[in-house]
Amino acid sequence: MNVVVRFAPSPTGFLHIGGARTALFNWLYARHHGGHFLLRIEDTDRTRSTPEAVKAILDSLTWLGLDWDGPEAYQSTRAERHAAVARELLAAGKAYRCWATPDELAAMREAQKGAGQPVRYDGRWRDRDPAEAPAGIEPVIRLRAPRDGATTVEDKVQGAITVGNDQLDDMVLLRADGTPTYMLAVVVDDHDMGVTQVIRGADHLTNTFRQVQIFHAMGWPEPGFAHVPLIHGADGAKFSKRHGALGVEAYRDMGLLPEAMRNYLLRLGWSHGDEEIIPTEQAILWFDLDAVGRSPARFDIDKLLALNAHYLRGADDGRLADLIAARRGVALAPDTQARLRAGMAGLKQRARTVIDLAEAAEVYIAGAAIAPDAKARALLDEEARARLGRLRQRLAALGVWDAASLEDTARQASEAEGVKLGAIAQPLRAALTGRTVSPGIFEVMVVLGRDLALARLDVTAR
RNA sequence: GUCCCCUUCGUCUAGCGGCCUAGGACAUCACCCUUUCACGGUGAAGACACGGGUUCGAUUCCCGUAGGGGACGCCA
Repeated sequence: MNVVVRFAPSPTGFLHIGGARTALFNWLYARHHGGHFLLRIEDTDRTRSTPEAVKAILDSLTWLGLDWDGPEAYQSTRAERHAAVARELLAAGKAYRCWATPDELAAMREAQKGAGQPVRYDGRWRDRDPAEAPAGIEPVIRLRAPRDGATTVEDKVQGAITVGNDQLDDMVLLRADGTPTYMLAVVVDDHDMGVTQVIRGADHLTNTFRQVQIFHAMGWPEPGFAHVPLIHGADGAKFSKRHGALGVEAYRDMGLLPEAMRNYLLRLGWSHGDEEIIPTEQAILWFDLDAVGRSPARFDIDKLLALNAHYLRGADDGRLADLIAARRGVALAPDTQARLRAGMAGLKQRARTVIDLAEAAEVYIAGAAIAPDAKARALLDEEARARLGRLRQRLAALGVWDAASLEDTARQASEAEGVKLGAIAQPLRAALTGRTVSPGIFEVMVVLGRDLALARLDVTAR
């Protein structure tokens, strides 16, 4: 059987971390099994869905590198089909009209709550004669769900779960205004799109029992189900916008690489022995549902950052140069570009994010007058500047401008002055980079080139 | 309140009855490397929620308890 999965976000906001992981798992599952990964925008809530949110979700998925097969489907365009299914169920006696008003139902729930009763629709119109329908009220259509027996879901992650049918009430299929509810729409769409495996957040687990009943009522085969545990915030509470959940684009803006994000998200709830660094190609080979854990995970930014640092170190220098230019919002001159690439190896092993990298890249982007920060300035006292002046003489006389010769020169200078190498190297670093922290200073000098290095030295040395 | 799910170091996890003196990773702390910071290396500290069973033997199976989470909409 050909595998078909789908990711079905509702466009009511950005794509958060939990949704991104669900999308990743679906994508990985499809790629592993050579199946299709479909994208369906669940925009049936016309009041809360926005085009901006749709764009944000699409952009985030694209950035993450999770490409979907075929054009994305919009649930709202299928309302007619959903309604037709509801009418079919009604005609078959598997659904019925209910004239209870929202206010009436709210009161019912209040009463149930007050009496300590389970809160659910009491079936007041299930067997009532439609002739008793009040005038002026449009009815909803509810599923006539079985009241005896139990419904079992064979979940690929959670295992077999059974719920008594007496726990499930008659859900609304079609609203009073004729629009379909989510419960109806997902089932119809999953069926029509040929979805074979549903992979979604565990918050949908209890919905599944209701959805299964719709599949049964229509006589449709049900897809496989896999409910992935939710991701919690660092405080253990539900990961919501209020609890610090950010959109995927926020992580991109924090300077994270999509491959690091994928690796991190993958390890949240899924494992392959002790493997931690799992490039996407490897993940496709290894991923399957049986290794998905059942307990919720907390989001840990430090681990994500550590992974990002790892991928940053292995990233292509040209790509990083482009990211730096984009981050700084400038186009880099050819010689700057060349310097950046030459110095990238030293830069990238010291950065955790692209932001760090763009900041550190100043060494190779600035001209002769690089602005020293406070710590660097503190290092450049009278004595240090005098020492740099004498060092400059030696450097200017150098025939070969490579790291070994530069280091030799610096060591000779330190010996001649009777100080440790650090007493020469640190002021040199401060003068050349404007910082107290940088890649190896002789490496920096080589990348800078004799002219620029000496020019910067001239600004501070005496 | 009702139903469902979950529970191994601070965090993510390995473990699918004996290989466990419970392994790895991130974070933390030492030390080494060293011109700074990183990288890298070595090492330390750190967990099976609790109580009953089952078994020759439980982290692993079963049942409770506690704690956490989720669902109970004419939202998705």
